Amino acid sequence: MARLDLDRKEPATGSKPAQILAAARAEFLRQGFAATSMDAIARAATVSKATVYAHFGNKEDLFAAMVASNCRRIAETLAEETLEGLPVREALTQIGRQFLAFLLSPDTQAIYRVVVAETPRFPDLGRRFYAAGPQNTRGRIAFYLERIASRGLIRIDDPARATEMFLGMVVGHRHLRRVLGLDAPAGEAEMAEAVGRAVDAFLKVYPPEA
Amino acid sequence: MARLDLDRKEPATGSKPAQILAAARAEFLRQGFAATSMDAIARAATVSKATVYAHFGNKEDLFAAMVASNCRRIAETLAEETLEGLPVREALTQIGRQFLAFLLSPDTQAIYRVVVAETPRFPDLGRRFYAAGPQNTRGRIAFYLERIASRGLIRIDDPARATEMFLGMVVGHRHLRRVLGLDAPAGEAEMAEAVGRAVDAFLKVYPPEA
DNA sequence: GTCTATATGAAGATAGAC
DNA sequence: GTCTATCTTCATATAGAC
Repeated sequence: MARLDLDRKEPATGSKPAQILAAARAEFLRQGFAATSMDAIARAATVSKATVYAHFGNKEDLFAAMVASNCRRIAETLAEETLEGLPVREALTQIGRQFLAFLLSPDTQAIYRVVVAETPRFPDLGRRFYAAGPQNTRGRIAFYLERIASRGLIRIDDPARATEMFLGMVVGHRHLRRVLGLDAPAGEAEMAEAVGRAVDAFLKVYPPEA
Repeated sequence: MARLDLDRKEPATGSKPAQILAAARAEFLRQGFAATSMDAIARAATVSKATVYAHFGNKEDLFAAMVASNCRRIAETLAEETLEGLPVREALTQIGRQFLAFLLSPDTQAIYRVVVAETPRFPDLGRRFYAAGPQNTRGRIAFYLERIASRGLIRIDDPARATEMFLGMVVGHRHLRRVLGLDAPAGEAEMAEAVGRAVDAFLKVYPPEA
């Protein structure tokens, strides 16, 4: 039960289902699954509890629908970027900044928190989230690295592993600190500096061709 | 409320409090905070619910006591290693393997999961956990890097940042995949290979002195 | 489809005997 | 300190009218 239906259409904006989904999103991300009551969701959606049940069956299905809706958002957010024209160093810097900003944003953090907490109970959840979010992103970055490698701009034997290493260097322990509530939301300047260091290091490990 | 009392003594093994703590640990780590009932804990500890309340007051305090007990364990686990005699490459490899094995172990994963989920409700939890676990480990590694740098074996300007970068390269996305339930428990051979790559990369970024 | 009102059950916490 | 039995609250889910 409660598989994630990623293909289901997004309800029309303004409709009752959309209201309910938005309210569910807000409540689940703020409180987690167990601590969120259907009463609270109905109240936040300015709808009766019976209406919530009419549309989404039960609490688990509503939760799954909310996460699926979120995964669709994530997939849409990652639009194709125009990295082709940029020098390699600039392109990597841009990738690193976008990735880090996305990863550390309050929304991403909240979703991550809930998915991590509920994965044991919703076995599908982790897999689907990974596929729609991180795997998608990593695939795009690996594809970019593959292109510049094949154009002879840089020496990269295994683009997937290179991507992993690059992102590992960019993120460091920032994600952990953020998720444990140790760091303030953003830190624009500090983020730029961290990305700069990671790019420098990456270009030492995978040197550009002369 | 429910601050973490790390200084409280560990109850004598075999005593009722110890039984309760062990049962609470098992249940909370398996189910999370909200989904675990005091009934279940009492049953698992083969004790009445009233006894649980007599010793730990309420559910939140019991949870805090369980996490505190776990943090003490973690701190004890990280014994001083004898890295001094080893060549730098060997020492880094050993550090990387120990760290990765620890990070990906089922116990660590379970604790991480619960702490991440409950940090918004227990503001102290994330900070204390970070201090007792990750920060402790990172501090030790940074200290090692500082020592070999001061002995002229390697060029490292900022040991803390170097540690962060090293661990970032070692971990990559393994932790994320594991926490989302995508990878099997261990993978001894694959882990060794990942560490090997990270050490190679690290020694390109921070070259050993000739 | 949407509401109000309610059944049902679970879980946190306690009273009172031993 | 430890137990059995119970109180109380609250959340999931549904019945039935409109």
